[in-house]
Amino acid sequence: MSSQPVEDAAPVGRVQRKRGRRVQEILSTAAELFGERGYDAVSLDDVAERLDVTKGSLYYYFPGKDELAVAAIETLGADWTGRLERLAATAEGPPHERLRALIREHVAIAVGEYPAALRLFLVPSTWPDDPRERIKELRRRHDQVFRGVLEEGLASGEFAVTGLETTLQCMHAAMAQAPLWCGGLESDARERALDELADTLVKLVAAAQ
Amino acid sequence: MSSQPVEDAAPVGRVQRKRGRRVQEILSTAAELFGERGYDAVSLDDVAERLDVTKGSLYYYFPGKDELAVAAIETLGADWTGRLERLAATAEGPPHERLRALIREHVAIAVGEYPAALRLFLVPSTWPDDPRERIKELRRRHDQVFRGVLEEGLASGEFAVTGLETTLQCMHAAMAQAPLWCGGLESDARERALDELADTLVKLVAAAQ
Amino acid sequence: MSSQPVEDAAPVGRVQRKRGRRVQEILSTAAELFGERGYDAVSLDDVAERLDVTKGSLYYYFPGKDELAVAAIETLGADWTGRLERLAATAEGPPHERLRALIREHVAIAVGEYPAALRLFLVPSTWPDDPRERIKELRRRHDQVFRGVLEEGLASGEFAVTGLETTLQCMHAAMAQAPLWCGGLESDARERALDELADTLVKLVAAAQ
Amino acid sequence: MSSQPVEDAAPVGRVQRKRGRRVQEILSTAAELFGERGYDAVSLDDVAERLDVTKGSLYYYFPGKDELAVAAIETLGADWTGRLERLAATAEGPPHERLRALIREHVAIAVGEYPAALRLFLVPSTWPDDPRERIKELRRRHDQVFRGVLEEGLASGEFAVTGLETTLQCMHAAMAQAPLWCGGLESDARERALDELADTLVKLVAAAQ
DNA sequence: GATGAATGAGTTTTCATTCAT
DNA sequence: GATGAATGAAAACTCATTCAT
Repeated sequence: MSSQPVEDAAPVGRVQRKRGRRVQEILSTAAELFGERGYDAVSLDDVAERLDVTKGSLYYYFPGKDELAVAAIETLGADWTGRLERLAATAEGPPHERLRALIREHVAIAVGEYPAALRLFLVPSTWPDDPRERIKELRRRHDQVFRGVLEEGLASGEFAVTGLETTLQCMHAAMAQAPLWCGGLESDARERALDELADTLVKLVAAAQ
Repeated sequence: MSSQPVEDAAPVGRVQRKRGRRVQEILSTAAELFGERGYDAVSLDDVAERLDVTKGSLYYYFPGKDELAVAAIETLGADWTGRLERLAATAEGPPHERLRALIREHVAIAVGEYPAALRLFLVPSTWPDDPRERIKELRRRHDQVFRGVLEEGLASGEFAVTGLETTLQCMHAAMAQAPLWCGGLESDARERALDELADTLVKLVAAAQ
Repeated sequence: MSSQPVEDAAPVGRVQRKRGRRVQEILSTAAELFGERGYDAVSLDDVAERLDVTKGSLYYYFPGKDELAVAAIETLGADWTGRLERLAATAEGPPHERLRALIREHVAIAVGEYPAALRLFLVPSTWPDDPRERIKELRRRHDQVFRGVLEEGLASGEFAVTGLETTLQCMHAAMAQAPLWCGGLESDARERALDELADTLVKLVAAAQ
Repeated sequence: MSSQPVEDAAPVGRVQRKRGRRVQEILSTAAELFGERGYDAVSLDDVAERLDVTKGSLYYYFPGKDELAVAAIETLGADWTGRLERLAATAEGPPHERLRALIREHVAIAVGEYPAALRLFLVPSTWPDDPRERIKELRRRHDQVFRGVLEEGLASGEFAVTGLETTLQCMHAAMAQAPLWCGGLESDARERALDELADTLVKLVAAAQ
């Protein structure tokens, strides 16, 4: 469509990088908004305004609202899951300690960095089909991290659960709500609330003594 | 609106009753839809179509979308909370049994009668101010029922929690998600899933033995 | 985001000017229609159709019907009053001549350029609050011009009135009706009608000889 | 449809009279509202509510909004013109006295009894064709009364005008606006304002002395 | 790359009108 | 006679999408 003569040599030129940066800005802003308000309640005007560009520009980078939403979810998810996976891989100590650490990290990311984006882990129905699938996928990947630790703990006999799936569901559900009641707290109170949440959820896997 | 046997004093004639019935039809349909999809994703055309009337008719009964939503939430909530309250009042046995019964009933109502309306107990933000307040209020009343049983169990030493509020939040969060993973199951599998859920959540209050 | 109908001074680029021109087109069309038929009887579709655009475009420039109406009134008023004020400032001769000139100009503008918009000087009630206030304001400014000449004439003894306010009211009322009976006339007949109107109204201030 | 045995004898029976009374109530209420707000801004619900009946009932008496409006105007007009005609016929004194009396009576009826209905004498365009014609007709009849006195005065040389039509138009226009600036006044102040108005308008026909 | 402008389909809301009872 | 109920057309407003520049 456009014509940049010698362009094949450098596959990632200055221009590409700049484009990449722009895309990232857009995605993180979009993730914020979709996380806060859900799909329907966010208009492209909202996104554009927060970025201080025009709606039209968004269409230069994304073919439509759905695709923007999908990409936003994906980016957010990649970062997020990556950090959890790294934590799961490096954390020391008994499964019970590691589970606690995962829970705290998960919610800390949510509350601190993607305010309200945890919502994405619930409420799938109002989203269009495509984004919805991505959300499920994202959730599966998160699940996987937690499932790993749980299975370890179960294998070693440190954990006991009524049902693995059910336990995972309950954990995720509770974590997804956390920003709603921790979001407004001052940093100290918030830390305490998160500790309490982690302690409470760990009870779900407590082996009867 | 309700039905008190000897009632001739109040001019609740045939007409009034008929209107009442119609309003109820509308409300339960609206509650269904709003519960399923949330506020934004439901248009008055959707509601009207499911009732097989025209949009205009809805305006004969309600002044607007918000008011319809509020009324729907209120009706649904009144029925729901009522049943839980009655159960809490009449249930026998140790707190731990009664809590289990409450959880099962709560989720059973949701899954069976108000498919997906449990969503209302989460996700407040996308709703307009007025309905949002009603939703919060509804949640508070539900909370009250569970809180009562929890406090009893704590007083008697049968329960132990890290934090009462946090525990309640986790319970509600988990219950609110239940329809998403139990909704599709066959009746047998579903029963088992609900049992498992109840057992899992009861662990949240288990006193270390 | 969009819709600053009344432009500020400084950064007026090509784009701004183009926008300004468009806004002016819209405003004058709207002023025409609102003047002709009043607020209720004009739909945005009417305005859009006369401009040969879609309703949606209007919302690109103005946030709503009220705001469009207000802006239209304001623009129309600014032009109109400006011309009267200039005439009042430059007109020569005895007050009686100048009053006559003002009346003729006032009605000529109305009949010729804003067909029927004189209506705006009457009929306050059917308009929403905000536009109504603007209309009153507009009227006050017109009043001021006429009042000035009247006071001069009274001071010099050339005029005599029963009551200043009443006289002004009568004048305005009569002028506002003029398009209704002069509007349809051929240019010659119309000129004569306007002359007659001016002569008739000047009698209101005639000093008894 | 119903069966009242001996009923054919009296063509205007009890029933007819009752109907007549009901129709009168409706008409005067409608006249009030249409006078106050104009055609568009009055809904049949408004009329029905002020009468404390249902919209449906209005359709029992009138085939539609237009017809109701026409009838309302007609009734109001009949009463009004009748009183003016009687006054014109019986008033004593020089034309100038009689004109003054007519003006005062006309405006007094408007301000006192049909608040704001004087509006009907202006602003015809927003009304549907049929009612508009009736309004014009009503106006013509009023005109006739004033025209009569004016012609008398002209014939006797007591009056002098620039143009008869123009003078009549100006008078009506001014009178039609009167409620707007006299309506809010206390009874004393209002009397004085009406006197002033009459005096001012009489100047329109003053013969140069 | 980016923007302003325009569009058209869809949503909420209003209201004159009809009709069975 | 009168009412409650329902309808459908039209109006205000929103917003994802397109496009020329």
